[in-house]
Amino acid sequence: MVLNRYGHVMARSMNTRRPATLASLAAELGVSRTTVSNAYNRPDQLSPELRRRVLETARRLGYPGPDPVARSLRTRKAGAVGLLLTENLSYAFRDPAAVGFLEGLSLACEEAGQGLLLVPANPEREDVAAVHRAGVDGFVVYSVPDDDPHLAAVLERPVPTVVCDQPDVDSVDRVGIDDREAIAAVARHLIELGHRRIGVVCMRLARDRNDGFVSVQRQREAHFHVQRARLAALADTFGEVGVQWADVPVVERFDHSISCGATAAGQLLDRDPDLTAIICTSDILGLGALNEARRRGLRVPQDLTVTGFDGITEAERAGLTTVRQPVLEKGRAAGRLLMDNADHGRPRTVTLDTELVIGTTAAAPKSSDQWYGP
Amino acid sequence: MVLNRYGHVMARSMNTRRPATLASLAAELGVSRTTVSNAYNRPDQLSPELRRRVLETARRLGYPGPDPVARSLRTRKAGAVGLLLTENLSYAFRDPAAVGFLEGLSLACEEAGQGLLLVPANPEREDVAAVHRAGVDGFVVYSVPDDDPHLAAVLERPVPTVVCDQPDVDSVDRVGIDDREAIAAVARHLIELGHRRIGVVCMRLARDRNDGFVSVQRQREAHFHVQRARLAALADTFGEVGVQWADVPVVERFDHSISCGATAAGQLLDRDPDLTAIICTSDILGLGALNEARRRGLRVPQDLTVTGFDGITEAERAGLTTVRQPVLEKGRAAGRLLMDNADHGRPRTVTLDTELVIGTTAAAPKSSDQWYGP
DNA sequence: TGCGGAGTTGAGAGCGCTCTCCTCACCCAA
DNA sequence: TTGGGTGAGGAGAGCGCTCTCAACTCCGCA
Repeated sequence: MVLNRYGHVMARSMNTRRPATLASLAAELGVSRTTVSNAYNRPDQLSPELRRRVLETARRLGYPGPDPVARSLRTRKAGAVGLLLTENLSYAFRDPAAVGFLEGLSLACEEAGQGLLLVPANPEREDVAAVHRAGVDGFVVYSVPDDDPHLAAVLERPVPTVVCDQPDVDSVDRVGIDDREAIAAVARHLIELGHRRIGVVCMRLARDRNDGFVSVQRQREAHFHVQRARLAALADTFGEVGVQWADVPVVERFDHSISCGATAAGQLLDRDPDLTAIICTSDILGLGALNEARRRGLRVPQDLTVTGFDGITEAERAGLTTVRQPVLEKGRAAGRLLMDNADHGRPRTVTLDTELVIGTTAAAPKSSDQWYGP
Repeated sequence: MVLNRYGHVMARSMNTRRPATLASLAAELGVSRTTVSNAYNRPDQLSPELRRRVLETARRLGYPGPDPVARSLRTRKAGAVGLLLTENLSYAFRDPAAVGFLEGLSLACEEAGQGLLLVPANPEREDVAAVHRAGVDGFVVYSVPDDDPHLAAVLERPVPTVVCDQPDVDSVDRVGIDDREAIAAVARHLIELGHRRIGVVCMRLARDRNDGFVSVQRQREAHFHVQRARLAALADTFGEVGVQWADVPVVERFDHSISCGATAAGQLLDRDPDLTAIICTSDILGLGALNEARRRGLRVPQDLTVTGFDGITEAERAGLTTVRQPVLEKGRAAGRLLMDNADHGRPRTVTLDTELVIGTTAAAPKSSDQWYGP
């Protein structure tokens, strides 16, 4: 029976090009499957001569080596890390901050010899199947809304997970920065310069599209931790100097692009031409705001102060006043945390440092606008 | 026996947190595995009521749904595409052209609901294991040297493969551009402007590091098709107007960075200060050459003409005269070719268009340098 | 001649799943 | 009553591999 089966397989492998298997190879050689397996995985477990014969026969039969999927099933490890992004996969390659994160993560994967599987998770469709289908040993989740079904699907999988910029997920390792403190530094800087009439441009706050002004309630209920924290910190910091947050216009953009930053800034300036500063929660949006200012003939920083967040190269080049966060380091830390499978008792947290970068886009408001106070 | 086994599994799933399996779920419910499987994969195959019970019990037992690896083994599809790069994985995120390619490829993957697995293939180590370990339904190979062991390992795998910028691989689908014609356009442009004393900066030609001048033989034997083709086309095109290629200095750089472009240009200018033009085989190198020219106080294009290749955003911003190639389209085409598993008889080839971009970095050489001829 | 041990090889048991037949009711037309 | 159509669910057979543990071979040494 066994011989029949192998014979059958053999025949097919010869004729109909059905790929040879470890078993058919073993049959051909007259050795056990174990021996063939060892030839690939534990060369020290068999004589060099036999190993040579095995590998040579493999070449002859076109046996491509042990099937990775079958091996994964048996060994219970896939040799890859899954990455879940909130956006369309392709988007990640368009945002320099995300690219930096990817670079760091891939660095960590490389160190560990692990593959990096980009999981297609379309935020529009609630198609979680891709998460279920992913053959990975762990997940890194990069800045998704806390109510994202993909995130939920990941957490259901019985594999370790690291989330980024998501302190609100329970019992999972996390990597991030102190978003509150980071943007508070920007706020304090602007306050010192004398700004009180500010506007804010922020990224998507939830899964539904809302391109326009944002109520305080929506700010508080934002599903993206990062944005929520930054807005809250701005509210607190400006609140300390008597700025009523409810009066501060905040414009949201679903898409994250320079042109969105421009239109958002335009929306702010249309409503309130007397703004002295626009705070953006990302450099991409900040660059857009700069463009819009230029388009309107506003001089930056004399007529308008603009700030960003992230510290991407393009922002540096533009002289944008911003907060630099170590995006590459963030990716790397996430990867390492995931792959360092010390059986940690409690969830670990890595908080990375940020740095206020004083560029050339922030200055004291024109004296007519300036606020004189205690 | 069967019951015992299931019982055992169940017990562990309850106590030691061993994840439940489809079989243990079936045992718990008193139905067959098939039914549970159907509950997930073919809802129409069982009554809604039973399905509800199954899913509810699954939730109760913490069953995360069918194991993706086991499913892959059985269905013989992994739901992912592997990407092999010549460089360290992380490098791919630093080269805008590669990022564009990745964006396109991920776009195609997304369309098809496939994952994208970045395979860690360190070019230094000859560690092919990662290729063998990759659980994927196909491979995309992006610009690796034709003697790369990783490429060989991919070709041994019994899965479809698409190579990019690699016309020399047999019986495999390919995507690329007409490198000869593309760079010949640059050459003709420079020839028309009057350049005859030119130098070339090219990327890595083989797997061994050779940062410096390149012999004609090494050019001919280059293992990177793209570089080989471009150099050959330059030789031919300039040869047609009487330039002896053997006299044209060509400098190679192993690493692909702006600073490498700068030092390479420096090497050329040190050896031959009378060069009127430096042709670079990539924009990144071209940007470096621009920097070096600036550093030396050479005006571009009055004192020195510089050209690039790729058409990345940064080059456009710098006004670099270059060739635009549709990198995103290339990635997308590669993905589509791979995923469109029409059982094509012969290997298919997609050749994408390129376009000469006239920037501000190329002009006629100063009259003293100019070549007057027939 | 016998025996412990080192070095090799093999048998059997799954890893967790899906797929292809089957079976078994059940029901309605003839 | 009977034949067979229909829909729900099950049995059995692997997918291709690795791992544990036992067995076998050969050698030197007593």
